[in-house]
Amino acid sequence: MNLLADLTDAQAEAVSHVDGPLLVVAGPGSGKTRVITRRVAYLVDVAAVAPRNILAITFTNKAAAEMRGRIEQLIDPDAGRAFCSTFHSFCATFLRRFIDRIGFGRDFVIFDRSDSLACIKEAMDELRIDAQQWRPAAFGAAIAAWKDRFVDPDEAERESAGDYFASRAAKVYAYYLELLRQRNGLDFDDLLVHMVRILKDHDEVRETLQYRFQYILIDEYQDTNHAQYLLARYLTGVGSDDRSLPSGLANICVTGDPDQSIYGWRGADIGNILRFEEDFPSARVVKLEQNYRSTKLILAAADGLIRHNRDRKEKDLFTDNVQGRAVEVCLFEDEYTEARAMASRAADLVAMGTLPSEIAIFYRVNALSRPIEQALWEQRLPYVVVGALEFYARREIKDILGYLRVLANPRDDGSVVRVINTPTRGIGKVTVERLRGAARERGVSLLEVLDDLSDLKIPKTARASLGRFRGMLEELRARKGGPVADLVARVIQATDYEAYLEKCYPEQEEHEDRIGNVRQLVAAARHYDDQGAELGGDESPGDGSGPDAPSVVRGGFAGFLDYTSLLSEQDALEDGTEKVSLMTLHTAKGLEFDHVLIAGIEDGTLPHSRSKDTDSGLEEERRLLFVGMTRARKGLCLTYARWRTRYRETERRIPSPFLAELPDEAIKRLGAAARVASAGAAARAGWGGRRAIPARDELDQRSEVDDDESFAFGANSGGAADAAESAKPDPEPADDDGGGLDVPKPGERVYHQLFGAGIVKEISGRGAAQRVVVVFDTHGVKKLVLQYAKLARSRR
DNA sequence: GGCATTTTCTTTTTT
DNA sequence: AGAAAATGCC
Repeated sequence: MNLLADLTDAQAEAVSHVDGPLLVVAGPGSGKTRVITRRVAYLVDVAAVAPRNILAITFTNKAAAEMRGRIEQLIDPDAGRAFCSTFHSFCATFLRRFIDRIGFGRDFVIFDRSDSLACIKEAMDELRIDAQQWRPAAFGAAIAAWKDRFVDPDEAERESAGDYFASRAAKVYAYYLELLRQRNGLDFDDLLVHMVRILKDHDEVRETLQYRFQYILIDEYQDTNHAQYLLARYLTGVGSDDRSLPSGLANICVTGDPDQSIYGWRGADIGNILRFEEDFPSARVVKLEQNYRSTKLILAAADGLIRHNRDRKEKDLFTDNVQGRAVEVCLFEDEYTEARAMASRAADLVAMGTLPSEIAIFYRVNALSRPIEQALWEQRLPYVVVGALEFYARREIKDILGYLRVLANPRDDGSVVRVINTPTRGIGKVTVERLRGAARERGVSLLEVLDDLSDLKIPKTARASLGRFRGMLEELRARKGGPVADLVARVIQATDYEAYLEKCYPEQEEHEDRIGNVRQLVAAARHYDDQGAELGGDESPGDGSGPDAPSVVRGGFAGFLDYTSLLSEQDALEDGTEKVSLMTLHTAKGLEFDHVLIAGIEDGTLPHSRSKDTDSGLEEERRLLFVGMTRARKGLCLTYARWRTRYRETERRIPSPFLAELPDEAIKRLGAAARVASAGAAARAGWGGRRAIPARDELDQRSEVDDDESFAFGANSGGAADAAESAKPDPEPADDDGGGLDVPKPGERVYHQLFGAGIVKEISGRGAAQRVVVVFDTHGVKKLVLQYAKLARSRR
């Protein structure tokens, strides 16, 4: 196939670029993913690059898997595979091979945020720092910032002289590093930082990887941090963080959009993309400004917003797509009316043929999801909250994984403490403290103390329990080589964990739920056994890594542990299930949906009060809204409320200043928002304007100007008339709308809640995607998804 | 050492 | 409001 045939000039230029640095500045919906995958195929097919010499870095594992799949469709699978992964998975994979160079064991475990927070707390206790006075998370943030800048504790200490908090943090930092090293643990930052260190100091490793990865692609480059930037430079063979070195030959292609940089708060440096041309002086730059995703009005609204950022490279976004409907801006009384309106809007869309999976609801902070979930539940709409309570962060899952971690890495004292009395087996705080004391005295790990308890003061019963615990680990260890699923199942069985859950959670629903989670973990492990390589970084053992390729690299349960630790929020989003998606604006990055609803566009929420006081913070918040808005293909609605309950108090909310920045011609204010804004200038002044004449289009839309909740959400396909009716369902459907009709035939006469009577014209698709085309008497022809259409068989 | 009760804190955003 | 942690009692 001709890889350039159906591309625009700009896209083709990016795809056919082979050697030397390339920057693709890609606006939202500009076909970036397509360009990247095509370019990989082009490198292989036209430039004869072996796939295994290509490294593609994406932001999430899901994106990596998707890219892998798409590349495979374009190139001959026998040619080998490109290495697609996230920065973190990439590092985990190669650290399993090379980390012994810096004194860690290759059986290291990855500490997730709660693990590393626990270590920080331990350090604080040890240093007698009051956890009431400073939150461990505050120290965590300071430590992460130091790590990203490669500042060691000594320097940190020097840097923070005079600053009481910072100097305490530097102390904690030193102790924390010590703990990690003792326990052979790496936190998320360490994965990057240690990999960079090795690349920098160990020529043979750097050369191995440079030789292996001759072409490097990095997506979402605007969100890379300093460590990731250095990693990229070392891999491309530039070989130093000295920006003055020649770098014209680096085969590095980065794609991104400065306007979508939203991770500054965790160290991402938008400067990486802005300075790319300086870093790689001979870089070619391609701009993709045509949008293929959104309607003209959605794009106009988003573009109008982002133009308010001052620190920005100008871009001219445009689209040949249809005009579409105006972006709706809706005000509600409180979060409950807001949530109910969103849910009923979603229900209307579904009733009119939109698949639930094509609807998404975004918000700035997770806490806003609750009332929305409630409302969706009341509407009987299936939904999924992406990333809220991460599966692998649940207590029961962490307990079981704790055993695995102890087996993988006997020095992981944190996990030992976690599991030593879980389920309870009579080993209490005092005994654990004794063990700890002994471990410190002897300078060994907790598990090693277990081997020799003779001179410890421990009550007989506890001593016996410790013996049994040790015996159990012994028995489990014997199964290390087998399938991960068997091992997980054995842990559950040996600990009688399900019975323990029943005891802990007397409420039937809850313990059944948690038992279900535990069983799901076994299923996940089984899945991993079957295709572990697909899930992880896909570096199978013995693929040229030399005769000493350790078997722990992949396929073992260490690989399973890495996989569970490095999942991203988006990875939980499975395709193919028909559910409305709820997620934070950050999680929404890189996704797209037909219809997007964004809640809580209020001052202090978006922009968030913690970010709005600096220019850069405020601009990042604006970009965040820009990212959210540009996820929408056909319909976009922004909502806000007058009152919102936080903690326990209901407080008055002020509209986000961003709302006033949206171009009038692209938006339509509905409900109370129209009244508030009707004087135009009043909108800009916030609440200043006296309530005035309802806007005309609002009256046109609805027969009765009522309160907020009934605001007229029309479907994308229909006209204004649809919307008017959606507020008031017909009180007399022919049949109960229990679950709708599941087997209509062409010619059959049916009744629809919103559209009234009609005749089925044709049926297409099968299963959940089955659609019917109905010719309605009064509403014309509509294509509906049968499962959700609430069609009833008409009486005649 | 285990369990129930009280107190405190939560709300940025996440690999 | 609801969870997690700290306290206190058996």
